[in-house]
Formats: sequence, C-alpha cells, structure tokens
Amino acid sequence: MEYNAKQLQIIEVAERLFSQKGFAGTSVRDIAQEADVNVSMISYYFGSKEKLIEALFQLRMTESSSRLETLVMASELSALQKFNVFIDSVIDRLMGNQCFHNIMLREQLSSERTPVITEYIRGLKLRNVELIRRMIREGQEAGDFKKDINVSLVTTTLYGTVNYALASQDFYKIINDLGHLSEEEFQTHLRGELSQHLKNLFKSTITNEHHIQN
Amino acid sequence: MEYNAKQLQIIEVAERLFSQKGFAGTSVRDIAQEADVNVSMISYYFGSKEKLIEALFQLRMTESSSRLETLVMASELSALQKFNVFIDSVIDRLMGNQCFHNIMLREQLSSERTPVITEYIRGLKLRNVELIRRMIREGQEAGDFKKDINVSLVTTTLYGTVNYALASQDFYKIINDLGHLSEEEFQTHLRGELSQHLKNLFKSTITNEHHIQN
DNA sequence: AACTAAATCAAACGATCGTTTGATTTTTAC
DNA sequence: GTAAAAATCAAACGATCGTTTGATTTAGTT
Repeated sequence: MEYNAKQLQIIEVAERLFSQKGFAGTSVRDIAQEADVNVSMISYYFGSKEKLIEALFQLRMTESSSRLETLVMASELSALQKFNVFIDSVIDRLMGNQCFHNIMLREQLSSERTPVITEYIRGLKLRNVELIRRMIREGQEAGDFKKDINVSLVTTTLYGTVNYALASQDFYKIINDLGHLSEEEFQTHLRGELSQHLKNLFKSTITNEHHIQN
Repeated sequence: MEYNAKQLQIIEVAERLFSQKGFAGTSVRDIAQEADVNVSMISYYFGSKEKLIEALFQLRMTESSSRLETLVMASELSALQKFNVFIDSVIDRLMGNQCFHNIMLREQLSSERTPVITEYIRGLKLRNVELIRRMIREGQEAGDFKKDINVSLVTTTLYGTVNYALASQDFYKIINDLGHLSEEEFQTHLRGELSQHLKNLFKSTITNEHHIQN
C-alpha cells in the first residue's frame, strides 16, 4: 500500500498524537484538526481509527531495517564489534522514531491489543532476538564470549534501557543539569552517553576475561 | 486519607483496568461494573475519574518503602552487597505491583500528564536515583567501585530492564519455552533470572578489577 | 466542453462518555 | 424508636465519541 501526501500527513499527525496522548486518548477530531483535513477523511481514507493505527504500524514496520541484518552479519567485524554496531543501530532507530516506538511500547503494556499490531510487534521482536542470538553464538564460537549468556535478558536490557531512557529524558535532563543544551544538542549527548554506557555494560558482561581487541 | 472497603475495592479494580486498558481506555462504567457498585459511587467517593487515579497514586506511593532506604544504608553490608539487595528489592517491588507500575510507566510515556501524578513520579525517581548515588559513592570511597559511573544510566538500566521484562513477559515465556510453568512458577523463575542477570551485569560493570567478596 | 471519478465538506447519526440529580434505602447516633 | 447522616440507585444530563450521509467541489479523461 502506498499513500498520497494527504494520507501521509494524517498518519504522521496521528503518530505524534497517539504518542503524546495514547490511542484511546486521541480523538479522530484531534487528528483531523491538526492534520488540517475534514473529520470524515479519516474514515474515507483508512476505514476507521483502528485501521489508521494499523496502517501506521504497517508503514513503519515495512520501512525498517532488513538491511541491517545482512550488513552486520556479512561483515568482517569481530563479534564484539558487530554487537557494538548493533547497539548503536538500536539507539539510532529508537531515538530516530521516538513517537512510533512510544506507541509501540504503550501497545506492549496493553492487554487488550489489536491482533494485527500484536503480530507486527511479535515478529519484530522475534527478528531482533534471533539476530542477537546469532551474534552471541558467533562470539562464543570464536571464544570471545562467555558460554552462559541469557539472550532474552541481554535483549531486554538493551531495549529496556534505551526505551526507559527515552521515557525519562525530561527527568534525565534535569538531574544532570543539561537544561542549557538545545534539544538537538541534548539528543546528541544522550545518544553518546547511552552508546558508551551500553557498550561498556555488555563488554564486561558477555566477553571472556582475556582481553580482546575492540 | 483512609478508605473504607468499598472505596478500596473501587481503587483496586481501577488499578487493574487502567493497567490493562489505559486511563483513557477505561470508562467509569467499566470500573463500576467490575467493582460491583453503582456508577455514581465513583464521583460520590472520589469526585471524578481524574481524582480516582490520583487517589490510587497517593495510596500506592505512601505505602512504599522508606524502610528500605534506612535498612539498606544502615547495615554493615559491603557496597556491592547493598547494591545487590537493592536490585532484589526493585525487582520485588515492580513484580509485586505490576498493575500499578504498568500505569506509572504509561504515565511517563504521556506528555499530557496530571501535575499531581507527575510530581509523585518525579519525587519517587529522585529518591531512587539519590539512593543509588549514595550506594555507589560509598563503594567508590571504599575503593570497590570504579570512579566513572553514570548514576543516571545505571538507574535507567536497572528500572528499564525490569520494566521491559515485565512488559514483554508473554514474549519471554514463549521464546524460552516456559509455557509448561504455572503463572506463579513463571513469576518466580523470571524473578530469579532477572536477579542473577542484573547482579552479574552490574558487578562486572561498576566494580574494580581486583576481586571483592560478594 | 462534457462527463466521470475522486476529494472534500457540513451536518447529522447513534453510542458512549463522565457527571449530576433526586428519590430511596441503609446505617449511625442518641 | 426516631431523627440525621451516609450510601445506593435508576435515570437523565450535556458533551464528545467514531462513523456515515449526501451534497458539493475538484481533478482527470476523452
């Protein structure tokens, strides 16, 4: 499915409002007003509010990242280097699509989920955890990584840390006295800190004692 | 403020429904029906739906954990031991109040927040990060912990990991073939895995090279 | 220019929302 | 036992919800 400019405008406004106020907390009139279209256009183009968020998910999910998978795995980087590249890509992907990942996180918190969206999320998470599993196994076979690594929990810490950092970024800015930075400067700062923190965290956890070149 | 049995019943049902369907996604009629009271009782007792969730926050926030602070800090445990005790207490607190922490996490994702609730959350997070800061500083002064530790990000990883693990527990159960466990067995299993994972994660990250007794 | 299809609109639809009303029942206090 | 207070209820309130209608305008095709 491809969308015209007006449809994309509706989707993008909906994405921002769903992120800010939640799906149930956002009315189609809110969306229509901010997207500068008539209320009926939403049903006209998408069928329903429910179908609209499904269209959003379909759009955002399909445009993401099968490149990464082959790009990372096919390279001649060491296992740890691949893992570090992956960490940065996760940070970039989540920070570059904060609204959408906010919606996705909220969706995971709900127990009354749309089957379509639930399936999208499950598929994405399955791909992510499998990619990490392959990277870790590669590192283990090279003798660089420890043998007993809980892949699920490593994944959980990676995504959990980035997600929670983004959810708490206002608080983070305050207690670290970063109010003087512009929004862009702050995002860059946070990105760098997260990257360093996570790389350090996992390096000392999943690699063996004997030093390996970074 | 203290509540009678009926009021507590309403609060507890509201807590579960807000957790499952979100604040905006839950109607006062939903709550009234499941709590087996008349719709008007919610306004009668709490004033409004908004005041109801504020009452929930006030109730859950005041019943939590200033004991921990003095208990952990005043003991003769080593810095790492204190940190490990704190890790377990965080896991227990979040897993023991999943509904409420689900609501709290959702609230942090929203940009249109109730000032009262925002302030509750800010205060709680401030206390938590300060407690962790004191523990880390103590470990540093004893020479056990590294000098350059980003307290905010350590806190973020701790809470982010536990929160995300709970948000993804259905997925975790599936990909780890834990479907044969009862719900209680699974919770116990997850608690243990999380505890081991986080202790291991932080031990290798924040302690110095030379071994210190656990 | 004439016809067709797509887009846009104001208005209205019925349903549900949070809240209030006013009567009635139950509990409490003396 | 009786009066006051608290609790409970069905019903209704106005507002807003997502969606549909039907007329009108715009764009595309010949």
